[in-house]
Amino acid sequence: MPELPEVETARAAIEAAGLHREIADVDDTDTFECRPHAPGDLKAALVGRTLTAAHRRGKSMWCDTSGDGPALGIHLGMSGRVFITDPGGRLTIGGDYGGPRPETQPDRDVWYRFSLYFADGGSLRLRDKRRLGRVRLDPDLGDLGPDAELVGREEFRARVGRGTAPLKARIMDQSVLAGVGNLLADETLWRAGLSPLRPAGELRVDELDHLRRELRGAIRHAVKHGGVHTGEVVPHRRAGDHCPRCGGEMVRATVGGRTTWWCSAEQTLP
DNA sequence: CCATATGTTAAAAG
DNA sequence: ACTTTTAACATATG
Repeated sequence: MPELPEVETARAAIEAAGLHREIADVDDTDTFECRPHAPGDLKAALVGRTLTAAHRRGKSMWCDTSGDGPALGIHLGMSGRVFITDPGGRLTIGGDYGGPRPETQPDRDVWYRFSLYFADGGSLRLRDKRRLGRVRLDPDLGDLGPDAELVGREEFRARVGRGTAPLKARIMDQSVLAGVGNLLADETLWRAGLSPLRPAGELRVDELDHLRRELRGAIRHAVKHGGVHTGEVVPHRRAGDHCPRCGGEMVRATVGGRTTWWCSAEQTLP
């Protein structure tokens, strides 16, 4: 689920409820989630410290730690969610902050791939069903482009408006822009009325500026309403469905390696 | 059993 | 050398 809006919600949750609590124990035994660290590496680095700030760029989060400790990097992957409990063990924030449908299956302990246990009795845990998320010390964010919500007009033009790759692949390339995932890309291109298949380098400047505006609008809407699945066109990404604006047929193809849906009437090639 | 899934990335291809 | 595409990753669900 997590794209930029969901990650921002998780970051805000950590900022609101996870900072300045002494870390008493750490479960870092999931060697895939914590790769390339060995079990115990994160524990040794974090016990006795507190998280002091929560940051985000695109879909990547990291927390500063006290006493000049290493940063704690968290990536939610395809299915990660952050859960934070109070000293009484009650869920205070996080968890069910997004998703296309409510959970029907009972919670399973094995889905919790990484945990901080605070000295006050509460915890901060990462639940990740698909296990494609990751936790690491001092994450390298050097290959990430600017955050998709913060990128300026000139930089957006220069970064997005080049290359022969299809436009959708371009805006989902995390080294070009950080934060756009599959659903946010479809939503943004639909709002902008642009075909996902357009070669990125062939966009006009006015089209790029409009795209950036719609991207920011889509992000703001998703953050405010609880996730990318609250987008206008996202619920219509289904066979036989129609564009909620014009009634045109929604069409599907694989673009940039991902299932892509767009309006056959409005998002056409020039 | 089959298809699909909100992400990343190494490897292959161009 | 740089850009683009594909496959694999680990797991759940309809």
